[in-house]
Amino acid sequence: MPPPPPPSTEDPPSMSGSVGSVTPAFSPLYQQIKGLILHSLQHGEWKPGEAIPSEIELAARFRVSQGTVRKAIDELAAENLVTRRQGKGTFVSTHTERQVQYRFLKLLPDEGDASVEGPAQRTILECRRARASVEVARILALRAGDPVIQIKRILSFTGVPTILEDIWLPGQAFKGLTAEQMAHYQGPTYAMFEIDFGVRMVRAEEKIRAVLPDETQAQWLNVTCSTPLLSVERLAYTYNDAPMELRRGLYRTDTHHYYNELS
Amino acid sequence: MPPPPPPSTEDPPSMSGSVGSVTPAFSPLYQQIKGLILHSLQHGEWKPGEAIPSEIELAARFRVSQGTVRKAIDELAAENLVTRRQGKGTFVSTHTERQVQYRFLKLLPDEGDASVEGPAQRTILECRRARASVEVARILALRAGDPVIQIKRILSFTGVPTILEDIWLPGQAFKGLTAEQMAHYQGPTYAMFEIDFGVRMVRAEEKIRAVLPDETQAQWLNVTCSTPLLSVERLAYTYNDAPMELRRGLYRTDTHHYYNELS
DNA sequence: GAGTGGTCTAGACCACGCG
DNA sequence: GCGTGGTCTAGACCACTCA
Repeated sequence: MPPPPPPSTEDPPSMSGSVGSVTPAFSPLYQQIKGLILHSLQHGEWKPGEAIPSEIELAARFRVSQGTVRKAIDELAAENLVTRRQGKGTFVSTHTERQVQYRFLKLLPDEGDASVEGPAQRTILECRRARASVEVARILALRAGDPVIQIKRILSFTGVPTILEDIWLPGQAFKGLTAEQMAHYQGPTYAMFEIDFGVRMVRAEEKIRAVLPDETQAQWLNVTCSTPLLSVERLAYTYNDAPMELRRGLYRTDTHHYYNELS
Repeated sequence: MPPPPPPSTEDPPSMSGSVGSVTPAFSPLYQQIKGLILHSLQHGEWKPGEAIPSEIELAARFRVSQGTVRKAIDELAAENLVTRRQGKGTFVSTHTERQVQYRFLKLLPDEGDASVEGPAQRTILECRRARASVEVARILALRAGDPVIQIKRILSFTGVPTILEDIWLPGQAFKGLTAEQMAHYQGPTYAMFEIDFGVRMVRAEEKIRAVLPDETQAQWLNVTCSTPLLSVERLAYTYNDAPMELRRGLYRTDTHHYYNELS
């Protein structure tokens, strides 16, 4: 900012944190802009799949240069919250887009690739309203006894049952979710969550272990009790690092494997 | 570039790909600069841990603006090939740095964190020169029968054997590697590879399955044959996507878990 | 051809690390 | 106080998309 800001009716966001604070907490302008855009994203100013305003418009709105909003958007794009498309605009990310469907599912077939195999067939075994146990409440940042929705399902690939999953969702946010919805929605479950409940899963953590199934689990997956399985516990978050889904999956790894890239 | 380039004794990198090509293959300047820096990195112009020239120096060398080399370095930093340190410079990344030690090891203790637990104790069971099998050759991009070094070792945490690993390395690049080196080097094995052999592991892929150990494996890990284990096959790459290490690990997951972040 | 994101430049100033 | 990376601006031009 060469001279003091040019005459304007509205002050631009302040350059630094509070003056005289013990921790100066310097925050660059573009981080503040990023925060403002994030806020609009969270509060649904633009819906998933929609375009956000152009860089020039945002620069005008926030009274900063295009380069500054560009850097803010760059970070949002790096976090997969928005998607840039040259010549078209910047769009709120979705779990619906073809290329990145099943973004969070890292299980790949040993032979061929996921696109050959096609999407999983879903069998809903259970979908009921329940009360959060102490453990589930802790993980989902609820109180024990709060309403939750519990789902049990099987995912099959080319007819072979491969994943047995238990899902817990906060009842509050997913009021009215039915087994029919879970079973018949075309496309990723997370896309349905976005469209029908306005809940966007933004990132997730997984803890993976090797386990043996019990009798019931083995039957559902059509394996023996001595077949080792991957136990995948996933905690998925919306904006603001708010946990919104707990998933416990058992993955068969005789025809598939969990794939991960490190750098 | 407003007017044609200012008078200079050396031409800057060309702005576009070959003229008249069917695919114009437009490549931005900063990508070309990135390529040049990468080339210097690969050929050891700057060694791991050393500082690369300042942005201003590089800008002068390549006859572009500081902003352009900045964007090139930004990408290299995003890929963990270099590390920026404000006020000090930009440094060639290392597997030695404290914070990111064991960058590629995703196994965490269930209780406490890795820093509490401390580094793994290594027990080398085997370290010998051998010939690549057809399978290993295919994976490491060698020819069957080419010399390889084969290592078998156990990693223990707080005295408990937790990981049983088989490692295959191209004999060419790791000529002279001994069991003593593997056992007694302080710090990550990948740091030793950098210092003693000039081989930098830059990224890796892992395929994970659940398996049961055979008799021998079970004994080494001090578990029964019916204890399910994580089978982790890792292929690690140096520059240029050249595969340089194959690792097959068996991980106990009774006290640890494989942790992964998705976004 | 108008509008969007993408690249490139040049220059100013800021925060940080170190002697 | 100097050199480094980090932020911010203003302006020009390029590549892509779509009407």
